Amino acid sequence: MSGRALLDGSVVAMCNALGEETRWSILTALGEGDASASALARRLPVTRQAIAKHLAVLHEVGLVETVQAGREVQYRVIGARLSATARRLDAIGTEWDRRLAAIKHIAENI
Amino acid sequence: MSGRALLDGSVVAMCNALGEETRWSILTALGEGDASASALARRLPVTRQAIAKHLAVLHEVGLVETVQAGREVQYRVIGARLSATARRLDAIGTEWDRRLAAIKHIAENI
DNA sequence: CTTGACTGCAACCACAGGGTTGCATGTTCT
DNA sequence: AGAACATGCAACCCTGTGGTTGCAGTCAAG
Repeated sequence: MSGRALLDGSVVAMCNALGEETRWSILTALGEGDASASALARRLPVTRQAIAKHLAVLHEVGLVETVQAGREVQYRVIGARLSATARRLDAIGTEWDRRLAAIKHIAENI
Repeated sequence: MSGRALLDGSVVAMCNALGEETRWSILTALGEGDASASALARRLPVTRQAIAKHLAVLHEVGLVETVQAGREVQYRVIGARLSATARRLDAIGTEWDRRLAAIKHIAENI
């Protein structure tokens, strides 16, 4: 299902979302408290529509969630989501080094 | 200095490098052992030149290092580098959740 | 009811960048 | 020396996408 895909999102999609300056500006801004697209547009040097697009991307990978607050839509950052993928990356990196060390070890014992 | 910048590389540059499918193909291939650009081009469905560009990007953020092996240039993935940024991401995510929880706590006690 | 503010959709522009082909230049091996 | 393979550089194409402007719809407040 797509619901699972949303939460499980591939690491590359997540990294792609994180590989953009403006998106980090938005995320760090949200890190100080929930905010709507318009509110973010006021404190960042980009248009509201641009922000909306970025929020859509971030929402797609599950880095933010929406909270209806009256007539406006507030966005909340989900730190746990970032931490989760971070742990996956850490595991991957560790695995690489472990495997290459093993190869090196084998090569030395010939 | 730029030397420090290379090793310290911004998180966004790192994520940008990791936000690309082909680059992950290269990295996972390198995870199974060092390889040259030509060797990678043989087992991946892209040109050697494309691979070379990707390797340049990965090298710039410090995810791979070069090892001169005879006439060819072998590339080695640096898992520790990935793990390091992963831990930084983890810390950021944790900090977000911590701060937002604090805000929520304050709001409730009014 | 009207005004102001927030949202959403669509068209559009401009640049970055992933991918290719082509060529020139080494470097190992026979 | 010559063949075969590896690298490096440059020009080029084309899609993706960050950003903009413009407009229409909605909802709260005066």
